[in-house]
Amino acid sequence: MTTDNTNSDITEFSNPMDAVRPDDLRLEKFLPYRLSVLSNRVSNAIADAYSARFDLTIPAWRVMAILGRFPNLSAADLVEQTAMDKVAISRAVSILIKNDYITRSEDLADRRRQVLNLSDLGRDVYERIVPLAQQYENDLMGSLSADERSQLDSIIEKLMARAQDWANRGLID
Amino acid sequence: MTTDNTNSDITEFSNPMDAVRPDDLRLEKFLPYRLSVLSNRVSNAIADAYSARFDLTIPAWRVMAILGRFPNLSAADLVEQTAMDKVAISRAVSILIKNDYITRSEDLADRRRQVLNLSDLGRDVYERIVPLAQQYENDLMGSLSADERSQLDSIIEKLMARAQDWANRGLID
DNA sequence: TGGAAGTGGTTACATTTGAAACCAATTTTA
DNA sequence: TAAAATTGGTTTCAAATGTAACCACTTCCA
Repeated sequence: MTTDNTNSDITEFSNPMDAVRPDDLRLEKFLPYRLSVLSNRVSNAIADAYSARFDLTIPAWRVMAILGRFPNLSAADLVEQTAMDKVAISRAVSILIKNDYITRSEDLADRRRQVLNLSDLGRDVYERIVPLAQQYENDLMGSLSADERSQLDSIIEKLMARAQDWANRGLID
Repeated sequence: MTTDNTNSDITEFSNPMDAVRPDDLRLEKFLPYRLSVLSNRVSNAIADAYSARFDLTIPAWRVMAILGRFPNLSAADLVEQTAMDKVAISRAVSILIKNDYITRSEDLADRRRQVLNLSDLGRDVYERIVPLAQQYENDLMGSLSADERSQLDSIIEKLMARAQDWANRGLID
């Protein structure tokens, strides 16, 4: 930092020069904000690790991750599982097909649907990325105790359920 | 849902038709992924509530929120506090100045720096958005017990510290 | 049956975003 | 003290994203 009235760390924000206003939003304790910063830091770090090596975008990797675990899904199924946009899925799928990472086959029972799967090459890549991703997650989880890890799990479930409610009903107000 | 091998809810993923592979990445339990979905859901819901009324983007509102609490920051300070991109800050700042929501003044000690503050109008808007944002946060936090809230607080601190380490040192591997 | 309505998926267009190049001011260092 | 390196901030351009319109197929229902 370069001047008196700034701080190198958010935890030092109570420097007297800062003239914190008591009724203000304490952004550094504001959950939506903290979630966003944390999530971006984590996702970007991981994406850096695989995007260069395998030429995958985040949405594309997500599609692979789901298909690796649950074969024979359609694009619509992916939309539902990932909460990603329909168009984002469509684009990710077409990139992945171009790269020969996934295959697409017609569903004869419903000729609008297209059934997606990892190709052999795709599964190969998938199996190389998975440990990488897990390494990051382990490192992250390693900063928590076993208790904290299980607390976090159930807390996320609750928050997710509440946020999901917002999306369903017409928001709060 | 439309077919046998899909599920309407991520918690139902263990349908026998799904042929889950034991060593695969369990994306629905993968922390980076869950954080991303949760964070996007929350931020978008809140943004919907203020963007229409005040014509603010998420980055712009963030800048206002920080400046409302900590006056006299430069763009670089904002980058550091928010973990947002430099360019995103620059654009948010120029929009906010155009809207007369913030002011920009030269730092005479270092003429590269520009000191930013909420304008009177900006503070006005800020003070109207803050309760709105808090309403959402309260609703979200309302889904947790007091214990869980304090657990979450310290868990986030730990995760953030670890993710911050990644950014500092050259990642994990 | 045969249209209206619904669903799966893609395309088109406008907006947002990010990386890299850039300018200007400052600090370093030889 | 002058060139080199660094820092604050903006612009440029390409890529990513979201909304809406759209086509093809299927389902519903008279």
